[in-house]
Amino acid sequence: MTGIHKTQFLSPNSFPMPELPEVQTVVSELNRKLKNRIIKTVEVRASKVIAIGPKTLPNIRSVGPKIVKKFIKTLKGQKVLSVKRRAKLIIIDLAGPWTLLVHLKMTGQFIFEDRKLLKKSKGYYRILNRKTAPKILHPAKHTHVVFYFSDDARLYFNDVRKFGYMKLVHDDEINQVRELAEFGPEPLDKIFTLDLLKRFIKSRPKLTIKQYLMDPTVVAGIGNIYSDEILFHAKVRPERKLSTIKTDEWRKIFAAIAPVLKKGIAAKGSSVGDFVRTDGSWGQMGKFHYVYGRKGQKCKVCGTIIKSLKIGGRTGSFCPRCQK
DNA sequence: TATATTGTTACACC
DNA sequence: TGGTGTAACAATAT
Repeated sequence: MTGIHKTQFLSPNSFPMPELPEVQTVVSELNRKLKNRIIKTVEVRASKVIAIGPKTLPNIRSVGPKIVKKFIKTLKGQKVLSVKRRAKLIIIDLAGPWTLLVHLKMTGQFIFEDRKLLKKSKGYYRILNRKTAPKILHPAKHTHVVFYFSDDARLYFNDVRKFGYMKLVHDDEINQVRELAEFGPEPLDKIFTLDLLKRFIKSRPKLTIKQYLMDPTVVAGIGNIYSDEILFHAKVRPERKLSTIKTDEWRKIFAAIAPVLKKGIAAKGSSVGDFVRTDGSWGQMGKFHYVYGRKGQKCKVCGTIIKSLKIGGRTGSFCPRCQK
Protein backbone atom coordinates (compact mmCIF):
# COMPACT_ATOMS: atom_id res chain seq x y z
CA MET A 1 0.00 0.00 0.00
CA THR A 2 1.62 3.21 -1.13
CA GLY A 3 -0.66 6.10 -0.32
CA ILE A 4 -0.65 5.90 3.46
CA HIS A 5 1.56 8.07 5.60
CA LYS A 6 1.97 7.49 9.28
CA THR A 7 0.96 11.04 10.22
CA GLN A 8 -2.53 10.16 9.06
CA PHE A 9 -3.01 8.40 12.36
CA LEU A 10 -2.29 11.31 14.69
CA SER A 11 -4.69 11.79 17.56
CA PRO A 12 -7.83 13.88 17.01
CA ASN A 13 -6.25 16.60 19.11
CA SER A 14 -3.95 17.47 16.27
CA PHE A 15 -6.51 17.56 13.46
CA PRO A 16 -5.79 20.47 11.19
CA MET A 17 -8.66 21.98 9.33
CA PRO A 18 -8.96 21.99 5.59
CA GLU A 19 -7.35 25.06 4.04
CA LEU A 20 -7.42 26.44 0.52
CA PRO A 21 -5.84 23.40 -1.22
CA GLU A 22 -8.01 20.90 0.64
CA VAL A 23 -11.19 22.89 -0.03
CA GLN A 24 -10.18 23.34 -3.68
CA THR A 25 -9.70 19.56 -3.94
CA VAL A 26 -13.21 18.95 -2.63
CA VAL A 27 -14.68 21.71 -4.80
CA SER A 28 -13.10 20.40 -8.01
CA GLU A 29 -14.29 16.89 -7.31
CA LEU A 30 -17.79 17.98 -6.32
CA ASN A 31 -18.11 20.23 -9.34
CA ARG A 32 -17.34 17.28 -11.59
CA LYS A 33 -19.59 14.85 -9.74
CA LEU A 34 -22.58 17.02 -8.81
CA LYS A 35 -22.93 19.20 -11.89
CA ASN A 36 -26.35 18.68 -13.51
CA ARG A 37 -27.38 16.16 -10.89
CA ILE A 38 -30.84 16.69 -9.39
CA ILE A 39 -31.46 16.48 -5.66
CA LYS A 40 -34.25 13.99 -5.03
CA THR A 41 -34.37 14.56 -1.30
CA VAL A 42 -32.27 15.52 1.70
CA GLU A 43 -32.00 13.84 5.07
CA VAL A 44 -31.02 16.07 8.01
CA ARG A 45 -29.72 13.87 10.81
CA ALA A 46 -28.29 16.71 12.95
CA SER A 47 -30.09 20.02 12.61
CA LYS A 48 -27.22 21.88 14.28
CA VAL A 49 -25.18 21.92 11.08
CA ILE A 50 -27.83 23.57 8.87
CA ALA A 51 -29.16 27.10 8.58
CA ILE A 52 -31.15 29.33 6.23
CA GLY A 53 -30.29 32.95 5.48
CA PRO A 54 -27.21 35.14 5.14
CA LYS A 55 -26.65 35.80 8.80
CA THR A 56 -23.45 34.70 10.46
CA LEU A 57 -24.09 31.66 12.59
CA PRO A 58 -23.82 32.01 16.35
CA ASN A 59 -21.78 29.40 18.13
CA ILE A 60 -24.69 27.91 20.02
CA ARG A 61 -27.66 27.10 17.89
CA SER A 62 -29.77 24.31 16.53
CA VAL A 63 -32.53 25.19 14.10
CA GLY A 64 -36.09 24.10 14.81
CA PRO A 65 -38.15 21.56 12.86
CA LYS A 66 -39.76 24.29 10.72
CA ILE A 67 -36.38 25.40 9.39
CA VAL A 68 -35.35 21.79 8.77
CA LYS A 69 -38.55 21.26 6.77
CA LYS A 70 -37.98 24.41 4.71
CA PHE A 71 -34.34 23.45 4.14
CA ILE A 72 -35.37 20.07 2.74
CA LYS A 73 -38.30 21.45 0.74
CA THR A 74 -36.17 24.15 -0.86
CA LEU A 75 -33.48 21.70 -1.94
CA LYS A 76 -35.85 19.05 -3.28
CA GLY A 77 -35.83 18.94 -7.07
CA GLN A 78 -32.99 21.44 -7.36
CA LYS A 79 -30.37 20.92 -10.04
CA VAL A 80 -26.74 21.64 -9.17
CA LEU A 81 -25.29 24.16 -11.64
CA SER A 82 -21.76 24.39 -10.30
CA VAL A 83 -19.57 24.10 -7.23
CA LYS A 84 -17.13 26.93 -6.54
CA ARG A 85 -14.82 28.17 -3.79
CA ARG A 86 -14.14 31.49 -2.05
CA ALA A 87 -11.46 31.31 0.64
CA LYS A 88 -12.36 28.11 2.53
CA LEU A 89 -16.07 28.38 1.75
CA ILE A 90 -17.72 25.92 -0.65
CA ILE A 91 -20.37 27.52 -2.85
CA ILE A 92 -22.94 25.19 -4.40
CA ASP A 93 -24.92 27.09 -7.00
CA LEU A 94 -28.40 25.69 -7.59
CA ALA A 95 -30.67 26.13 -10.61
CA GLY A 96 -33.31 27.88 -8.51
CA PRO A 97 -32.63 31.22 -6.80
CA TRP A 98 -30.71 29.50 -4.01
CA THR A 99 -27.09 28.90 -3.12
CA LEU A 100 -25.80 26.43 -0.56
CA LEU A 101 -22.73 27.64 1.32
CA VAL A 102 -20.70 24.99 3.14
CA HIS A 103 -17.82 25.44 5.55
CA LEU A 104 -15.88 22.33 6.60
CA LYS A 105 -14.24 24.12 9.54
CA MET A 106 -11.90 21.64 11.29
CA THR A 107 -13.27 18.19 10.62
CA GLY A 108 -15.98 18.48 7.95
CA GLN A 109 -16.00 15.95 5.10
CA PHE A 110 -17.96 15.37 1.92
CA ILE A 111 -18.25 11.79 0.72
CA PHE A 112 -19.80 11.10 -2.68
CA GLU A 113 -21.12 7.68 -3.58
CA ASP A 114 -22.12 6.70 -7.07
CA ARG A 115 -24.38 3.64 -6.97
CA LYS A 116 -22.36 1.94 -9.70
CA LEU A 117 -19.38 1.80 -7.35
CA LEU A 118 -21.33 0.50 -4.40
CA LYS A 119 -22.06 -2.91 -3.01
CA LYS A 120 -24.74 -3.47 -0.47
CA SER A 121 -23.63 -4.87 2.84
CA LYS A 122 -25.79 -5.20 5.94
CA GLY A 123 -28.19 -2.53 4.78
CA TYR A 124 -25.44 -0.01 4.09
CA TYR A 125 -23.35 0.78 1.07
CA ARG A 126 -19.61 0.51 0.95
CA ILE A 127 -17.22 2.28 -1.38
CA LEU A 128 -15.45 -0.28 -3.54
CA ASN A 129 -12.09 -0.40 -5.20
CA ARG A 130 -10.31 2.20 -3.09
CA LYS A 131 -7.10 0.86 -1.60
CA THR A 132 -6.15 4.22 -0.13
CA ALA A 133 -9.51 4.92 1.45
CA PRO A 134 -10.45 4.13 5.03
CA LYS A 135 -13.26 1.58 4.98
CA ILE A 136 -16.17 3.42 6.50
CA LEU A 137 -19.80 2.54 6.00
CA HIS A 138 -22.12 5.43 5.30
CA PRO A 139 -24.13 6.93 6.77
CA ALA A 140 -21.45 6.92 9.47
CA LYS A 141 -21.70 7.92 13.11
CA HIS A 142 -20.91 11.53 12.30
CA THR A 143 -22.92 11.84 9.08
CA HIS A 144 -25.22 14.82 9.66
CA VAL A 145 -26.75 15.48 6.24
CA VAL A 146 -27.35 13.14 3.29
CA PHE A 147 -28.23 14.31 -0.22
CA TYR A 148 -30.02 11.73 -2.36
CA PHE A 149 -29.80 12.43 -6.08
CA SER A 150 -32.32 11.35 -8.69
CA ASP A 151 -29.92 8.79 -10.18
CA ASP A 152 -29.41 7.25 -6.72
CA ALA A 153 -26.01 8.81 -6.16
CA ARG A 154 -25.50 10.11 -2.64
CA LEU A 155 -23.54 12.87 -0.97
CA TYR A 156 -22.75 12.59 2.75
CA PHE A 157 -21.77 15.53 4.94
CA ASN A 158 -19.76 14.27 7.94
CA ASP A 159 -18.30 16.30 10.78
CA VAL A 160 -16.99 14.84 14.04
CA ARG A 161 -16.88 18.24 15.78
CA LYS A 162 -20.05 19.73 14.23
CA PHE A 163 -18.25 23.05 13.79
CA GLY A 164 -18.89 22.92 10.05
CA TYR A 165 -22.15 24.15 8.58
CA MET A 166 -24.38 24.33 5.51
CA LYS A 167 -26.18 27.58 4.98
CA LEU A 168 -28.93 27.96 2.38
CA VAL A 169 -29.00 31.53 1.07
CA HIS A 170 -31.43 33.13 -1.39
CA ASP A 171 -29.59 34.69 -4.32
CA ASP A 172 -31.08 38.12 -3.46
CA GLU A 173 -29.36 37.95 -0.09
CA ILE A 174 -26.03 36.54 -1.18
CA ASN A 175 -24.40 39.99 -0.97
CA GLN A 176 -25.27 40.15 2.71
CA VAL A 177 -23.17 37.09 3.54
CA ARG A 178 -20.35 38.57 5.55
CA GLU A 179 -17.85 35.77 5.18
CA LEU A 180 -18.10 36.27 1.40
CA ALA A 181 -17.83 40.06 1.50
CA GLU A 182 -15.01 40.55 3.97
CA PHE A 183 -12.42 38.12 2.70
CA GLY A 184 -9.16 39.47 1.34
CA PRO A 185 -7.86 38.61 -2.14
CA GLU A 186 -7.54 35.05 -3.38
CA PRO A 187 -3.80 34.21 -3.23
CA LEU A 188 -3.90 32.37 -6.56
CA ASP A 189 -5.69 35.22 -8.31
CA LYS A 190 -3.66 37.23 -10.83
CA ILE A 191 -4.59 40.45 -9.06
CA PHE A 192 -2.89 39.33 -5.84
CA THR A 193 0.35 41.29 -5.55
CA LEU A 194 3.12 41.94 -3.03
CA ASP A 195 1.64 45.40 -2.37
CA LEU A 196 -1.77 43.84 -1.64
CA LEU A 197 -0.16 41.41 0.78
CA LYS A 198 1.60 44.26 2.59
CA ARG A 199 -1.32 46.67 2.67
CA PHE A 200 -2.06 46.36 6.41
CA ILE A 201 1.44 45.97 7.83
CA LYS A 202 1.96 49.56 9.00
CA SER A 203 -1.08 49.57 11.26
CA ARG A 204 -0.13 46.29 12.92
CA PRO A 205 3.66 46.42 13.47
CA LYS A 206 3.64 44.07 16.46
CA LEU A 207 1.58 41.30 14.92
CA THR A 208 3.50 38.13 14.02
CA ILE A 209 3.94 37.21 10.37
CA LYS A 210 2.22 33.87 10.92
CA GLN A 211 -0.91 35.52 12.33
CA TYR A 212 -0.84 38.05 9.50
CA LEU A 213 -0.75 35.33 6.82
CA MET A 214 -3.60 33.51 8.55
CA ASP A 215 -5.80 36.62 8.76
CA PRO A 216 -8.56 36.00 6.18
CA THR A 217 -9.01 39.73 5.56
CA VAL A 218 -5.36 40.00 4.49
CA VAL A 219 -5.38 37.02 2.13
CA ALA A 220 -8.01 34.30 1.84
CA GLY A 221 -7.63 30.60 2.52
CA ILE A 222 -4.32 30.30 4.40
CA GLY A 223 -4.40 28.48 7.75
CA ASN A 224 -1.96 26.80 10.08
CA ILE A 225 -0.46 24.24 7.70
CA TYR A 226 0.23 26.48 4.74
CA SER A 227 1.38 29.51 6.77
CA ASP A 228 4.03 27.26 8.34
CA GLU A 229 5.08 25.87 4.97
CA ILE A 230 5.13 29.29 3.27
CA LEU A 231 7.34 30.72 6.04
CA PHE A 232 9.70 27.76 5.82
CA HIS A 233 10.19 28.36 2.11
CA ALA A 234 10.66 32.10 2.74
CA LYS A 235 13.22 31.30 5.50
CA VAL A 236 11.37 33.51 7.98
CA ARG A 237 10.43 32.41 11.52
CA PRO A 238 6.70 32.43 12.30
CA GLU A 239 7.00 34.58 15.44
CA ARG A 240 8.71 37.50 13.69
CA LYS A 241 6.89 40.83 14.11
CA LEU A 242 5.76 42.56 10.95
CA SER A 243 7.91 45.62 11.70
CA THR A 244 11.10 43.50 11.65
CA ILE A 245 10.52 41.91 8.25
CA LYS A 246 12.85 43.21 5.57
CA THR A 247 11.79 44.13 2.05
CA ASP A 248 13.66 41.17 0.67
CA GLU A 249 11.92 38.84 3.12
CA TRP A 250 8.52 40.16 2.09
CA ARG A 251 9.44 39.33 -1.49
CA LYS A 252 10.35 35.79 -0.50
CA ILE A 253 7.18 35.34 1.53
CA PHE A 254 5.04 36.55 -1.35
CA ALA A 255 6.95 34.39 -3.81
CA ALA A 256 6.38 31.28 -1.67
CA ILE A 257 2.60 31.62 -1.35
CA ALA A 258 1.37 30.49 -4.77
CA PRO A 259 3.85 27.59 -5.28
CA VAL A 260 3.16 26.14 -1.83
CA LEU A 261 -0.63 26.33 -2.30
CA LYS A 262 -0.38 24.93 -5.82
CA LYS A 263 1.69 22.03 -4.58
CA GLY A 264 -1.03 21.35 -2.00
CA ILE A 265 -3.68 21.34 -4.71
CA ALA A 266 -1.58 19.07 -6.94
CA ALA A 267 -1.23 16.63 -4.02
CA LYS A 268 -5.02 16.74 -3.55
CA GLY A 269 -4.68 18.28 -0.13
CA SER A 270 -2.96 17.42 3.10
CA SER A 271 -4.40 14.56 5.15
CA VAL A 272 -2.44 14.96 8.34
CA GLY A 273 -5.77 14.85 10.14
CA ASP A 274 -9.35 14.21 9.11
CA PHE A 275 -9.31 15.55 5.61
CA VAL A 276 -10.49 13.13 2.94
CA ARG A 277 -11.32 13.55 -0.71
CA THR A 278 -14.89 13.01 -1.87
CA ASP A 279 -14.21 9.35 -2.58
CA GLY A 280 -12.96 8.89 0.99
CA SER A 281 -9.29 8.70 0.00
CA TRP A 282 -6.50 10.75 1.54
CA GLY A 283 -4.68 13.71 0.08
CA GLN A 284 -0.92 13.29 -0.23
CA MET A 285 0.39 16.73 0.71
CA GLY A 286 1.36 15.59 4.23
CA LYS A 287 4.31 13.71 2.77
CA PHE A 288 5.66 16.95 1.35
CA HIS A 289 5.45 19.05 4.51
CA TYR A 290 8.75 20.55 5.58
CA VAL A 291 7.62 21.75 9.00
CA TYR A 292 3.90 21.37 9.75
CA GLY A 293 3.28 18.37 11.99
CA ARG A 294 7.02 17.57 12.02
CA LYS A 295 7.98 18.85 15.47
CA GLY A 296 10.84 16.75 16.87
CA GLN A 297 11.75 15.38 13.43
CA LYS A 298 14.75 16.37 11.33
CA CYS A 299 14.56 19.27 8.91
CA LYS A 300 14.49 17.85 5.38
CA VAL A 301 17.01 20.51 4.29
CA CYS A 302 19.58 20.79 7.10
CA GLY A 303 18.79 17.99 9.59
CA THR A 304 18.13 20.30 12.53
CA ILE A 305 15.27 19.22 14.80
CA ILE A 306 12.01 21.03 13.96
CA LYS A 307 10.65 23.09 16.83
CA SER A 308 7.24 24.54 17.58
CA LEU A 309 5.92 27.61 19.37
CA LYS A 310 2.55 28.89 20.50
CA ILE A 311 1.76 31.95 18.43
CA GLY A 312 -1.50 33.75 19.09
CA GLY A 313 -2.87 30.62 20.73
CA ARG A 314 -1.92 28.45 17.73
CA THR A 315 0.99 26.10 17.15
CA GLY A 316 3.58 27.16 14.63
CA SER A 317 6.38 24.80 13.54
CA PHE A 318 9.69 25.91 12.07
CA CYS A 319 13.32 24.97 11.48
CA PRO A 320 15.51 26.97 13.88
CA ARG A 321 18.42 26.83 11.45
CA CYS A 322 16.80 27.41 8.04
CA GLN A 323 14.46 30.13 9.25
CA LYS A 324 15.75 33.45 10.60
C1' DT B 1 -11.27 15.11 33.68
C1' DA B 2 -8.32 18.19 31.21
C1' DT B 3 -6.70 19.06 26.80
C1' DA B 4 -6.05 19.85 21.92
C1' DT B 5 -7.86 21.73 17.66
C1' DT B 6 -9.64 26.70 14.21
C1' DG B 7 -12.73 30.36 12.63
C1' DT B 8 -15.60 33.59 14.56
C1' DT B 9 -17.07 36.77 17.70
C1' DA B 10 -17.60 39.45 21.93
C1' DC B 11 -15.35 42.66 24.32
C1' DA B 12 -11.52 45.36 26.55
C1' DC B 13 -8.27 48.73 25.53
C1' DC B 14 -5.86 52.50 23.29
C1' DT C 1 -14.87 56.09 17.52
C1' DG C 2 -12.80 52.57 15.36
C1' DG C 3 -9.01 49.66 14.84
C1' DT C 4 -6.44 46.20 17.24
C1' DG C 5 -5.48 42.47 20.45
C1' DT C 6 -7.19 38.69 23.34
C1' DA C 7 -9.87 35.17 25.12
C1' DA C 8 -13.81 32.40 24.93
C1' DC C 9 -16.54 29.17 22.47
C1' DA C 10 -18.44 25.38 19.54
C1' DA C 11 -17.88 19.22 20.04
C1' DT C 12 -15.34 15.31 20.54
C1' DA C 13 -11.93 11.60 21.36
C1' DT C 14 -8.19 10.52 23.93
